[in-house]
Amino acid sequence: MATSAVKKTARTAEDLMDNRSVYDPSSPNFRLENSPFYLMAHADFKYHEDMDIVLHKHGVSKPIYRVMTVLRERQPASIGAIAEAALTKRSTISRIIDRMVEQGLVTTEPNPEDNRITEVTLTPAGQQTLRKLTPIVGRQFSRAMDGVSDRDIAHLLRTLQKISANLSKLPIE
Amino acid sequence: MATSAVKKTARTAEDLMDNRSVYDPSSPNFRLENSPFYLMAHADFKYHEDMDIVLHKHGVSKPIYRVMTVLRERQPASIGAIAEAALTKRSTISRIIDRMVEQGLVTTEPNPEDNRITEVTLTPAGQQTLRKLTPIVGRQFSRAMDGVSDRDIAHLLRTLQKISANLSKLPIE
DNA sequence: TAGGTGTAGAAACATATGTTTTCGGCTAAT
DNA sequence: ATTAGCCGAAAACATATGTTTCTACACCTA
Repeated sequence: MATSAVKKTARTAEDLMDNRSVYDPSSPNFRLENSPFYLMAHADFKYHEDMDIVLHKHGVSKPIYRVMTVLRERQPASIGAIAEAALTKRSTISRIIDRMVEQGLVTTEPNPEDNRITEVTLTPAGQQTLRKLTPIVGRQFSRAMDGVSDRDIAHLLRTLQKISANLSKLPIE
Repeated sequence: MATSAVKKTARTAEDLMDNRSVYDPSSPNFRLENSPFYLMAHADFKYHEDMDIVLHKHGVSKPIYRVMTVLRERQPASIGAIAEAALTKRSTISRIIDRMVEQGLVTTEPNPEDNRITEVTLTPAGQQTLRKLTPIVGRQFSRAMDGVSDRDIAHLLRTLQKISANLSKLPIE
């Protein structure tokens, strides 16, 4: 037969405790289903996949929602600052903001101290939309975290923050 | 004042143990830097950001690398199977495979049992390229996981697998 | 065996993102 | 004061992805 038979294609995390090679991508034993970064991408993908459908019914795309999430925290914010926080290129954010202005979700005005900078602010309508979306997102979050204890979530956050910090240092090669 | 003053904008994971609201997106206390899904996206983004630069020097784009990673596990694989595993649409994978054929990384042939299916296989050159890339990716992985114990990684995997499983059930609304 | 239904993949089409260039405004050095 | 250089944003351009449509094939049922 062409495909060599493998007894167990997916092992449980338990099996790995003493077998780092299974999740290290440079090992021949590596399994995609046990790769942290693959699982992150997978979780993130699934998380947004069905949420986007719901958001679209409210005229809000995934990138627009991301921008709103950023703006909820610090407002006003420049295009560049939003781009950095939203992990997207400035030009892309610039256009997204254009659409949001058209939809009446945000307003823009030049920074009085530096005319190059465009400050973006949520309109009352934008805040209203965000409030309407919040419970929907909350339900999706709960769905994702079903059966995951607060201790586990805290642990997850700690590890993810550590990884992010590591990767923010100077890159390889 | 418009924005109510918050003493600490970024709390450590430790603080959250008894304060779920800070990472629940439906809470007003929510902070992006404490959101699991934001952190996943952030880690994934940074992980690939500098790796892509290195890969490009070897003529391999991020999606191409992803496909190769999938093929390393099960070979041959159909376009659809690759698409699903790589979290990408079939049409996109179809075109990526075209490029890979041009580069001599893979070959395609119709499945003898079902003529609709296109089976994709890594060429020796493709496997060679993959081997060359492996240590680079391994270094990046090590960099990301620096200071993270095997126990922590195992815990991370367990949690991520749980979340992925939750999100693979029927969606909300 | 013929016809309906569903699936895999490719082609055509539309959209979104990234890259490069341009423009205006800030800043510092001469 | 003038100019060179830098930076933020937007416009122009190129690329990549997603969506829809089409074709061929498999399978099921009458």
